[in-house]
Amino acid sequence: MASIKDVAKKAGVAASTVSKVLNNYPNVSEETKKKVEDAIRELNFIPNAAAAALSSKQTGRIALLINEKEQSQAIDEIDMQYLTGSIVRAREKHMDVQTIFFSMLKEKTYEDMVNYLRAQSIEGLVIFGLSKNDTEIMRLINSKMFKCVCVDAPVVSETASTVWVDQYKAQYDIAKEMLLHNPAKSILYLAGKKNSFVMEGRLKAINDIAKEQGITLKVEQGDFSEKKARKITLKLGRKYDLIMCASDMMAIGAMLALTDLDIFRPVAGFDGITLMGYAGKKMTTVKQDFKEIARAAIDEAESLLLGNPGKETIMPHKIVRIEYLDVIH
Amino acid sequence: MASIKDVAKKAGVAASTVSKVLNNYPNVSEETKKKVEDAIRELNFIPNAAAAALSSKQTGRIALLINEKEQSQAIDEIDMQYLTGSIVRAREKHMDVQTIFFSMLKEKTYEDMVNYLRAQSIEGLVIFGLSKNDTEIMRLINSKMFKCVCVDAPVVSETASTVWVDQYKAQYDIAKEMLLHNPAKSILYLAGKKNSFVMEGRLKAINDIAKEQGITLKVEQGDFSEKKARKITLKLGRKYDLIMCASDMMAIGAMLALTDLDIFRPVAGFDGITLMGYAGKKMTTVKQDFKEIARAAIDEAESLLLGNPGKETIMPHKIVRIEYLDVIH
DNA sequence: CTGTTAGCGCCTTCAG
DNA sequence: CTGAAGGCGCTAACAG
Repeated sequence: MASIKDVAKKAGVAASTVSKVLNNYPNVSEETKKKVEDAIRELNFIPNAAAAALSSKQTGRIALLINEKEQSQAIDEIDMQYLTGSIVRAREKHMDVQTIFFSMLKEKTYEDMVNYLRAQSIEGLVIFGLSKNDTEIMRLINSKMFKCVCVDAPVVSETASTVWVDQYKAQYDIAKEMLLHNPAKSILYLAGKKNSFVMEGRLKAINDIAKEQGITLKVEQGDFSEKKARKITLKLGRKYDLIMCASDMMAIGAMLALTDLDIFRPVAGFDGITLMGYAGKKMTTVKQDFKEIARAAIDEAESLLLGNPGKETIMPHKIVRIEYLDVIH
Repeated sequence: MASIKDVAKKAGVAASTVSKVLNNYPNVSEETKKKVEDAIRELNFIPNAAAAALSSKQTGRIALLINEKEQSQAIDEIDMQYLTGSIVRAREKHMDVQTIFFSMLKEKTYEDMVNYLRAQSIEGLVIFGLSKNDTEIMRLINSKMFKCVCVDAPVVSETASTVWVDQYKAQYDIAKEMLLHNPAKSILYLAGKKNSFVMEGRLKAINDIAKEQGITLKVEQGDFSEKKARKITLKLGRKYDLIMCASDMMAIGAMLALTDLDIFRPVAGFDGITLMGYAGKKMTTVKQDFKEIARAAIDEAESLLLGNPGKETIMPHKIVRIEYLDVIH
């Protein structure tokens, strides 16, 4: 377990010089740099991150806050994409990442959270699936004690950034696509949770397009879950030409209800999870690239840690049509 | 950001004494202990983990090695359960956890892995979904440089433990249950990947029960994926009374094929993922509690770090029947 | 451009 | 049972 001193000795320089090449300081001659690098290689030296963090007071450590949706019977593809995307990206950037689930924070006050995060020497947060109800986390973000990147929540400040797709445009695009392929007089729209940040743009979009095209629109309050969607569709599905949902899980619930009712209606979801392919035929959805979103979030976190101000990043989306029971690629 | 010194000053003792109460050393009087604890509370003091690790040379840090199964179109419920289970449990035990995906290790040699892990001050590994093909990881385990807990792989040594369900018994149990409810003369068994550790016991079990009950058994080589299972079933499903699979994903593939063929056969899976409920009716599966398995793995990792020798832990399983399109609870 | 000097916050002997 | 002293491995001024 070689240390920086061993490297210094071997290279015939001072420990601080080794530190300088390790951290890409400008003032090191090519010659000594090479000597040091050779020594590092020969000794198979690996810097001790704990010591570096202790000394520099900078850990470069961020936490991933994942809101596992227990109540919506979710198939966990989205969270998993978020996780692999961010962890792999963080590794590429040599950032240290800590995964935290919302369930671990339940009942915790703002103060508890700060303590916990500080104990872990965490400097930044990437938050997935924040809703307006998460007041303690909102306090955390507003306190500016940590750099925060919020995915799917429009929180921008000096220390906070947002990464998400254009919710209005996505909902508008898919509605247009649906109406193009399925001329209709009425739409049943199953909305997600009331305090979800993503719903604002989506509701505006669906209202706008209904108005533009003179279509009857019925909006029902759902909660993103398959169960609730199934129930609502069972009750109202018969009366509308088209069913559009705020999540793929809801679309699946709607499909199951339509099967129960033994009728057919075109169904649209939102997300583009693989499971949609197993749920039924002739479905349409908005496909988001969650892995890419996560990578962008990590990039943004790094930027914030570097001292840049927060900003908004809009990620692209696609409209996908599934013709028959199969997998989305 | 109070330090141990501040606490010492406030409590009127030396820093080393504070350290002793922090780490539950025996030789501290109740009285001073109390004084110190009060000071800690008042100052809202949190020990700096990096400093402690640096000083004690013990990080208590373990890595979770997750084998995300990209090729089997997996719905990621299992991995997610593993992750939440282990991370929450590790938090309860104040252990530090690092998540690593197999994909990050691809192409990496044993030496690279050691370097990477050492750079992260990792002392122990919990490995999910190891197969016999992962030779470099096997070398890592055998090197005894890290304490290892393998989930679903029978690797037991001084520094390695195993946590899994009894594969033989589980497969035997579900086969028996299937035959009880569906008297049959022949079974089509869709096996998983050849080099999977879990298949050994399962294949033995299915062979044994077929022999015992005088049933024709046809074993086909699958790969745990829905796709392959669908293909095989399309070709052979018609000829057998029962279809049993080595994973739920395969069972879903088999169901889809049966739908294509427009025939009915009882289908059995293995795992107990939620998605099974969306795939069809009258399915049977082995339900494993992945979250509980992960918790047990963390407990075992802690035990290894404490210096205990490796051992095998067998987790319970259940047989579950799904009657109609719905969610498994 | 390089080396010296001081810590970062904590743990761990070792005296007392 | 308690405190003083030294050091873990690295970084960050500051001299030179």
